Amino acid sequence: MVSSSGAEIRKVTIHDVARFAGVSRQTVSRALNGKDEIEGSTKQRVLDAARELGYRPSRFARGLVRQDTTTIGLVIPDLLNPFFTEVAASALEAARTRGWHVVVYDTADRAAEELGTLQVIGSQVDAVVGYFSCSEDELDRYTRGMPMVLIGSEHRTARFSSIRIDGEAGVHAAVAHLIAQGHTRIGMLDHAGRAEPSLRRAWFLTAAAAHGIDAGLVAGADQSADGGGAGLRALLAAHPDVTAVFTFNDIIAIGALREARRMGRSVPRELAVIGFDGLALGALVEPPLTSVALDTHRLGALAIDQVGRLLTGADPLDADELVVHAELRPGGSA
Amino acid sequence: MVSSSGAEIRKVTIHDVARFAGVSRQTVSRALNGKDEIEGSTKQRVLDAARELGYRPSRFARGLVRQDTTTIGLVIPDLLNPFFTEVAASALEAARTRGWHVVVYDTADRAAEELGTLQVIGSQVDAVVGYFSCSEDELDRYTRGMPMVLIGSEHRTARFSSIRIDGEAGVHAAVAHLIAQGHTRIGMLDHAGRAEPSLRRAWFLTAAAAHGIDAGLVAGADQSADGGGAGLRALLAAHPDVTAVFTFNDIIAIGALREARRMGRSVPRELAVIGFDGLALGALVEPPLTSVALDTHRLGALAIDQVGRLLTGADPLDADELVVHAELRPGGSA
DNA sequence: TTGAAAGCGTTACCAG
DNA sequence: CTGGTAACGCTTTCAA
Repeated sequence: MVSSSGAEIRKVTIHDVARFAGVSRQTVSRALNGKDEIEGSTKQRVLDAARELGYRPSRFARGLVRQDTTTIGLVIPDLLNPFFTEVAASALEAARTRGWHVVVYDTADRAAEELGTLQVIGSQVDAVVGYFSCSEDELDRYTRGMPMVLIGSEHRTARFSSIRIDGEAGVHAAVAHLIAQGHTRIGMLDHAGRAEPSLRRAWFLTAAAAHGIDAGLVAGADQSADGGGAGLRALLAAHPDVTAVFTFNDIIAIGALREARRMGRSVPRELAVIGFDGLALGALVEPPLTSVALDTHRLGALAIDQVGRLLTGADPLDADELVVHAELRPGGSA
Repeated sequence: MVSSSGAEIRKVTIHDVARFAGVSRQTVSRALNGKDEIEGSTKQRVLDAARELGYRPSRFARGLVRQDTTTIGLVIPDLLNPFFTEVAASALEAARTRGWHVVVYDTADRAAEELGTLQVIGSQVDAVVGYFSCSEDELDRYTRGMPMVLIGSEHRTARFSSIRIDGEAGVHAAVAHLIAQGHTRIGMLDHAGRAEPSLRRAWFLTAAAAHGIDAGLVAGADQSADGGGAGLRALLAAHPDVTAVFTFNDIIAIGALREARRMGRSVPRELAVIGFDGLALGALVEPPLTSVALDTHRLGALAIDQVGRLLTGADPLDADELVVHAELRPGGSA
């Protein structure tokens, strides 16, 4: 006979259970929390009463008194982007081993959603890990004092901890690899839609220059497979002699791969493609994607580790430990 | 001069801010919550004090008094599985439009983690949406009285709301399609590792029987691309004359696709493959995957919708509204 | 405009 | 083994 019908207006409190069972509130608390300083029959009576009334302790009241639960906010631009999925998954895993809870916010890559999230997140979590595109000032304004770790933020910042992605050596290796294969006209598909060119592009340009090849063959691409396809088409239209492409990330690379197939250019023979990220996804396409690979697992774990240190007051990792290096991982596309 | 150095032992409370600013606690509250019954200069003084002290309101205390934030727990077996990623993303989106927060738990497909999650989730969220593999009794035991919506649970249950996946018509269409292409030896790669055969297998068997073809050609496969590859190999070893395969899901299908390529069997000419789920991922492989597609977006949104009804006491949707139908979506693999 | 007092629902600390 | 009392940190009346 569970009384769960109807629009349960008032919330059942511990007091109601106590009265119903004919005991005091703290006896109810003892019974529900499995303390042993309670008689068996009393305990049973309380438990029955609680079930009968559909009682569930208020997480707020409980959290208020025993301050022992930690909740992290994880902010990402797009859960459907496999890169962020991988990061999120590893962050969730790292949090789970610590017994922490993670509230996930997907900002849909929109500034408005990001700001909205920043506004409400402060009152929901103890610390924030995330990928933000807004200015540091805005970040600071909405989350003053909250422990915060930025993931893969391309602008280094002193005010917040951030996990830096160092792909310089990896991108150099990628370019060197292409050149060793005889390529001299190497293009890049950078991400479109952001104000400044990416660090990855800078690494690419440096590497190309170091090898004395023309580094101006850059086109923009949306961060999607379709974007990668369109980008490749644009790049080849502008520079028909390009024989190899380095892309901002694997999603774009996979789109380029698909587009190359549609254009009848065989990969890697007629067009070499190297991505960035090293997603698991890259192993599913044909040919398997060669990529400047990141340890996304470490990325998420590191972020959680650092936010934990910030939270507990332990020695935080310093900047040069908060780095994930990328390295060239051969697939079959280059 | 921000005092954020050191191991911040005691938490800064509203009281500290009040004392520091020389006002009372509720004045601090007013200043921080943007109430207008406060003088400008006082407000500024309080705000300064709060920043100086690094004050952040306790979410528990705040939640206790103004009971207005809703938090949903989302439990999934594996965020790296694109199917669950898609569902999670749509659930997050639906929650965001309602201003709800979502705590995500990835149980890593392990029973132990699932139980562990069930044990702690009750004190963290107002309602649960999720994909569970444990028995209903266990579910009930740990979450008694909590609004709960099960996603795609293959055993219908009266005790909990659950979103049903109806792929019967879609699978029939898939089989019919294969038969129309002239296939008569159609195999299936069912998921391995669960006790009972899947509903999808049952649909397949029924469809095969309806067309009068041998329906016994089933092999198991782990829910991964590698599993799909191994499964295909096993299936073809046992039944070399199989010319078409229907799989438990798209991940397995994509693995089978890759394996077929490795075996030198061209798809769809020498081997037709049809998956299940209709993941976005299917469009990235070659040939694009033909699949019995689910509207994963609707799946997540429906779950959130229903849990909202349960939460507010509104009329819950009944079983026949809580269904997502699958339909055959042609790609190029069959 | 500001402050005092009264909760919000729970658990911890002592009495009994 | 059980119950009273006092926090926990905040917001919301209600007076001043």
